[in-house]
Amino acid sequence: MSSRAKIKDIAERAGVSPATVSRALSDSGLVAEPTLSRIREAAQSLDYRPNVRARNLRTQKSMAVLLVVRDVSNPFYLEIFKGVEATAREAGYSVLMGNTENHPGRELEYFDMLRDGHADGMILMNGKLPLSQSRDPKQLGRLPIVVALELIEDCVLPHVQIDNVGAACGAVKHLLSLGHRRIAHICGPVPEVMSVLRREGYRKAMAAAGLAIPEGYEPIGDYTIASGAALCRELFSRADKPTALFIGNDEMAFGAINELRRLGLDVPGDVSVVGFDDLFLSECFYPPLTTVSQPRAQIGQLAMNQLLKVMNGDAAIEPLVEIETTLKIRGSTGPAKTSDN
Amino acid sequence: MSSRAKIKDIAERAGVSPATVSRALSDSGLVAEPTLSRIREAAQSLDYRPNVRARNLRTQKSMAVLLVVRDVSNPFYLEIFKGVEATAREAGYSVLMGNTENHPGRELEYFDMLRDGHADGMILMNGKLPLSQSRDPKQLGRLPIVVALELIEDCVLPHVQIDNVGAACGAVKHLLSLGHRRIAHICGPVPEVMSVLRREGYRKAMAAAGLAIPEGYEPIGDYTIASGAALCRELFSRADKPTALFIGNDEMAFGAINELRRLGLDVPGDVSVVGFDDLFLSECFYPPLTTVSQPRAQIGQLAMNQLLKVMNGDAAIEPLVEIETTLKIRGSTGPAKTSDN
DNA sequence: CTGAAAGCGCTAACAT
DNA sequence: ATGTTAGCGCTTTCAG
Repeated sequence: MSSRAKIKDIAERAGVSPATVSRALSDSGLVAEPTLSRIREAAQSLDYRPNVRARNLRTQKSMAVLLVVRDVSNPFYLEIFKGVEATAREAGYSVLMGNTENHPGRELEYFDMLRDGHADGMILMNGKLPLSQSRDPKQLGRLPIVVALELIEDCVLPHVQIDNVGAACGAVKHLLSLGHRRIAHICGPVPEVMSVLRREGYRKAMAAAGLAIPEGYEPIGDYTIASGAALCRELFSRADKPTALFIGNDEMAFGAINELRRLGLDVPGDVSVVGFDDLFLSECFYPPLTTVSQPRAQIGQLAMNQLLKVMNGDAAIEPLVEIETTLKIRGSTGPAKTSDN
Repeated sequence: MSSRAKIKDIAERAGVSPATVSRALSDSGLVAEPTLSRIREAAQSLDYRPNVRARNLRTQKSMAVLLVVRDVSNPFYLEIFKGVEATAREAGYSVLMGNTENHPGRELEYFDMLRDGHADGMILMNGKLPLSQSRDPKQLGRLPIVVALELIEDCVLPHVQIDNVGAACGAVKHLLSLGHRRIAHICGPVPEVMSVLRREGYRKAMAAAGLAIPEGYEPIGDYTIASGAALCRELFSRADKPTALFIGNDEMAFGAINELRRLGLDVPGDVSVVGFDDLFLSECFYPPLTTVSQPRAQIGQLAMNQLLKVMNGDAAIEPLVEIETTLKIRGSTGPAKTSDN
């Protein structure tokens, strides 16, 4: 096993200068035919592969992007990973996983990785800027960063988002249209923007229907199965039990439905439940969960596309790409019992 | 905004040579005190950060590892990502996502990335070597690669695995101990090693109990929910319906259970079901799925640890790290009806 | 169309 | 303990 061939070796073998080899191999179209194929052959026979590290230094690029999420093990990100990865690959970029676990230190660390040249751009899905950057979010200006999934307020960076308010509102309207009036909302952690927006949608739909929201009808959970179950139990220990639940994400909805089963309540016979996100398993859950579906692969793809534009210094970048959601109506929602109306 | 400070700038400001700065900043312990803090101050005030690309070229390292899986969007990998990422970070490495989608071209591509210096090491979770490498799998010798999760046969690379045969055997024994005799197995794609091993465990347990496996009792699926449902329906259209199912993974088990529900059969009243993998949602599925649980985060962690050893040129590397699984007995299995015995 | 030469920013011998 | 020097392997002016 000879040690790796460098550009110089292949230059010698082809009887040209290193510069020409570089040009030939980069398909610059600046090398004439007899030379060109001679170089290609030489490269082939030496099993040449360019040294990425040298190239990176010279070109001041890394051909990598950083994908920063709160928690890599959240199933929600799966298809997003795929969308990002596919689009990145196609453009010659590789994807670095960034996992913040909500630690401010980590968040900063990934910003530093960007500065340090580990990556050429970054997709932020954790909904936060590091504190040191947050002081003046407007100053972030032309950093090669795209914010996706989770909105960062007062931030000039390009965003790729769904309309959380609208989607939530639509979900609740579905319940209303089934005749439900006592609709409670299990909310995600506040003041995280996403949770607040979804709650806003809920409130909007209730207001539009002329319904007041009883005290305690908007308990706050943490997006986990356990918290969905616990908050559901509380809601159903009230005198004015809800007949329907709009829940901030699917995990909490799973917890809630299981809890209802434990309480001897039938879904959707006694209680209707709508979730948000349409996880991988929501469809095969029992009963199949009615939920807001986000085209996650597409979110990843669009975010990466935006980032490519930013990295290319494209002039015209939409500050906000908004992605359509759809309400998947499945088995966990049904008409309100007439006695409840 | 000045352009980035380099080591030279800080050398000038501190009145020393670049080499000294490099030494000081790398905590080599070779720089004396007055100088040291002078340099640190200078670095601080210039907001200096080392240029990773230059360092990488010089040191011939990338401080990145490649994590190669068949399909990033498979929920099974989630916690593995987390385990790998955490261990890598701790050691100063970042993690590149590799997604093969079972394309031979892609598999090769990631090998090339390794050669090209994109990464210093690779964790292979796709159960395959690229064809060009496979010709002589023994020759892979000391490439910085660890195989995890999926076994590659006749391959000298270090492996991190669970005992698929033993775990499957244990799962089936659980069913046997509940009094089941007509136990069918929905198998994953053959001849993929993992599927074959799990089937082997099934056969072993059946043989140990002195039970013959009827023709058609081992249908072959593809690890998807849909195939689990379809194969389940076929099994229950037979005259000698099974009373229990051991299924190659949780997804197919979900499909099967839903299908049983459609057929009006109760789980576990009429049919017991055991899955394999213990996905995120298996516990909150209805009924909660009895399944073989793999400590996935630990698999990721151990695989990354092995890789660190390999990359450090450690002499003593166990060729096989085997990880314990546990059978989580939950609500989808119960005693066989006496009439069925 | 091709060659010569410089240099990306850092680290590691080697010398003092 | 610090400085000097060289060079990692590539790309890209600038000349010709």
